[in-house]
Amino acid sequence: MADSNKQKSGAKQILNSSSQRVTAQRTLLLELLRQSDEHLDADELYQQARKRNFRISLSTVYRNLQLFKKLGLVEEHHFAEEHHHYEVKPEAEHQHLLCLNCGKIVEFACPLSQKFREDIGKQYDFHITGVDVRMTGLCSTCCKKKI
Amino acid sequence: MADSNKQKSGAKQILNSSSQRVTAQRTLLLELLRQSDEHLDADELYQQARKRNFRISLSTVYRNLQLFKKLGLVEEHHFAEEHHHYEVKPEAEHQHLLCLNCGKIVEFACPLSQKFREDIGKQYDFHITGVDVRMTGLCSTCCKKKI
DNA sequence: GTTAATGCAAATGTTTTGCAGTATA
DNA sequence: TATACTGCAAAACATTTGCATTAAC
Repeated sequence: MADSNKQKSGAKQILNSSSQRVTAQRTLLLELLRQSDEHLDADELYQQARKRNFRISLSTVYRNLQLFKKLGLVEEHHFAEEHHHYEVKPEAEHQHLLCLNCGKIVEFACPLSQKFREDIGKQYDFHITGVDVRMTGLCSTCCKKKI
Repeated sequence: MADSNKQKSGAKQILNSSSQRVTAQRTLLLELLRQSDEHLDADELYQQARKRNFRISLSTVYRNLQLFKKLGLVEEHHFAEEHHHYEVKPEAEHQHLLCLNCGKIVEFACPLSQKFREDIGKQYDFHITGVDVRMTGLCSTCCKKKI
C-alpha cells in the first residue's frame, strides 16, 4: 500500500516534471511495468491493463511505451524476432541470457562491460551511451532434454 | 573473375551438400551478400538483386534469407527497431558499435567475450551458443555536430 | 518426370496514424 | 477553456503463405 503510493507518486512526479499529463492510463501502465518482473511485450501489457481498465486501447499502450522510452523509464529489447519487449529501466546495469528453447531470460551482472565500453569508445572515437550484451543458448533444463 | 567463380562454386557446394537446389536466385543472393560490406536488410538485398534479375520477388529473398540463416551462411541482426539486417557469417567473431544518429556500424573484435561466455555459462548452467555485444552511442562526426 | 523453388497476390501480425470525442491542467 | 490524450478504425509496414507455374535434379 505504502509501496503502491510511492510508485504512483513516482510516476506522477516523473510525468509532471517532463510536462506530460498524468492520466489514469499512464499511471496504470507504469504501475504494471514496475510490478512485472518479466519482460513484457506491448500486447501482454495491454492484456494486463485491460483487466483493470477494459476500455484502454492498444494504441495507447504503444504510444505510452514510446513516451516512457523517450523519458528513459523503460528499455526496449528485441529478444524475439517478431516484436519488442520492455522492462523498467533497472538501477544497476545488467545483461541478458536467453534460452533459445524455452525462452527463459536470466539477467546477469556484467561489470566488465564498463571497461569494454571505455576501451572501445577510445579506440573508435565514439561517445558510447549503451552497452547491450546478449548471450543465447540452452538452459540446463532444456540442455538435459537433449532437444 | 577467378574470385567470382570461387564464390559461385562455394555457394554451389554449400547448397549441394545440404541437398538444396542451386538456383539462379540463390546464387545471386549469396553473391550479393558476400560482396556487400554493409549489413543489408531484406529490401536492400531485393533492390540490388532486381538490378541483375528484374523478375526476382521479395518473397524469394525472404525465403532464401531464412534458408541461409538455417544453413549458417548469414547472421541476422536487429539494429534498427523495425526490421532485420543480415551479413554473411564472419570468419572471426566480431561485435557491433552503432551510431544512433547516422546509423554507422563499426565492427570490433572482442576477445573477452569468449571468457565472458565461459564464466556466465558456468555460473548459470547454460550451454551458450552465441554472444552478441552491441554498443550504441555517437560517432565522432555526429558527436562534433552536437546534435 | 518428380519435386522443390519461384512469382504473384493475398494474408498475417505488429506497430502507427487520423480524427472525433474526452479528460487534464 | 484550451489542448493534450484517448479510443477506435483504418493504414502502414515487414514478413509469411497459398497456389499455379517454372526450373532443377
